[in-house]
Amino acid sequence: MRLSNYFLPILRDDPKEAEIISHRLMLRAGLVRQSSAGIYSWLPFGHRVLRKIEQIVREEQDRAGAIELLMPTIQSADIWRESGRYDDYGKEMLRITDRHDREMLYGPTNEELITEIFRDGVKSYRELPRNLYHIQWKFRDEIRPRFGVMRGREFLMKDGYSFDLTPEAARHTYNQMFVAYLRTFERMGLKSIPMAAETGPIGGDLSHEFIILAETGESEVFCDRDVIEKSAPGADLDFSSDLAQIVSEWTGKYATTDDMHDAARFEQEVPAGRRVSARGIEVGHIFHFGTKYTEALNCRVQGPDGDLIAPHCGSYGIGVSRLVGAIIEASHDEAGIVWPEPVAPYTVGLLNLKSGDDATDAACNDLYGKLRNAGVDVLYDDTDERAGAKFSTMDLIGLPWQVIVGPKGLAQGEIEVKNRASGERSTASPDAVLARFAG
RNA sequence: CGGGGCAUGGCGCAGCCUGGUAGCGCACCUGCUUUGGGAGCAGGGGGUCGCAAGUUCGAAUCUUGCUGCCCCGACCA
Repeated sequence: MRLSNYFLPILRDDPKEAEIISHRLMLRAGLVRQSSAGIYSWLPFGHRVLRKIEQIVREEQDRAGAIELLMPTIQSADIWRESGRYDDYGKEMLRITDRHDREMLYGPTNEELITEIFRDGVKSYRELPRNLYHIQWKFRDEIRPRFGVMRGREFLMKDGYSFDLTPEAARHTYNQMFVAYLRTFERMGLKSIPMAAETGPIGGDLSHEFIILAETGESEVFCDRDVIEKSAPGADLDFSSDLAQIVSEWTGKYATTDDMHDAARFEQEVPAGRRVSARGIEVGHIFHFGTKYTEALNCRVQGPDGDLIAPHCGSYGIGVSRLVGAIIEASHDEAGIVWPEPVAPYTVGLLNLKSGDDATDAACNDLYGKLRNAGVDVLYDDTDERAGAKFSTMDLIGLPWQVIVGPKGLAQGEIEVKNRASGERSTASPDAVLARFAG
């Protein structure tokens, strides 16, 4: 994309309403614009990031055996009455009345709807287990939205729902999602830590929040450094195999949010040198809730001996739009955003330091065309801004690689490559640079 | 919902106390000079001062009501 043809409204100054760093940078770098409290428009740059995150989530869900569908944003109040949550949910639920005075709502979550769909479509135990997910906008009318996209009212979420015949089978599905989440966040360049979470009335240990560490995180977290240093299983993992071993390796170490924190146990279980007390952002949450909704909504499958059985369920969320903010919180510096390459809106920023100069124009056009042909996502700053302004803009928007073409270097047959994260620079011929990215 | 604050051009702000025809920086447009870390000079465009009512000869400024947004708290993917 040529910057001269693009829509990337950069702000030089911090908008005063934005308090935390990710919110400021998202506004300044032209990712989003606030539409009203907690509701944002995603500008082209932000939209690209959102799509990249979504795609990674999708690939890892599919790999783990989950199946994608798409449910609507607007739901009928009826099924929420059936489950009993219509009155329980309170003011967080945005209620809407249609022209026929039917009560509708903008879905804050989808347990009821998926259970209804599953109930109507599956009658036999032979069709279990199934794990269905979608990536859809949700609305929760938070009392006080804040932190930009991190606690918006409208947000994009991956929510998955699993149906198993037995609690043991449900546990396996839970483990599949547990491992899928580890892989998902790791692929985004994030260090995620599964932490024991409140399980509610169900009890047991089948609820985990996935937290990423960031100074501006909303909650205080405590963990064993060993957990931070672990890495997720590789892509070759067989998700149908028993994953209990992997899960227990992760859950065996101390890791909790402050509401579950037990200082005495922390000090007893974790050697002083490995105790980490930090702030974190919740980007995912998985839990098992058994037959709560299948029973309430009369969802039954027929078992091998003819009995009707309410499937055991779990649900698994990932805050897709929140992740955009969370990634920035975890990856930025004084100059701006530092995108991890897998989620960067473009991989390479090509800077023409002297637009209008025949030599740099020709070199940039040539390189731009070849990079594009090689399938590299490249944003070409072909505007007639001065060099300094281009550097600042490129640092602000945080593309992982900057390819810098100026008249001086070009006279020596060289252009420069800068790594945004490390600041490391090297020079090479245009062909060598092309080979590096296109190779 | 309790407490605090803000609302003046795209962004950041001054002006308000003490009413008199709206200003600054950045951004934007034109020209010239410049050109490897947010250039200089000159000229220019853009604002029903959040909305409504009131006071007044006259309201961005004073009064009342409303709305929106932000921050702290309780609550949350």
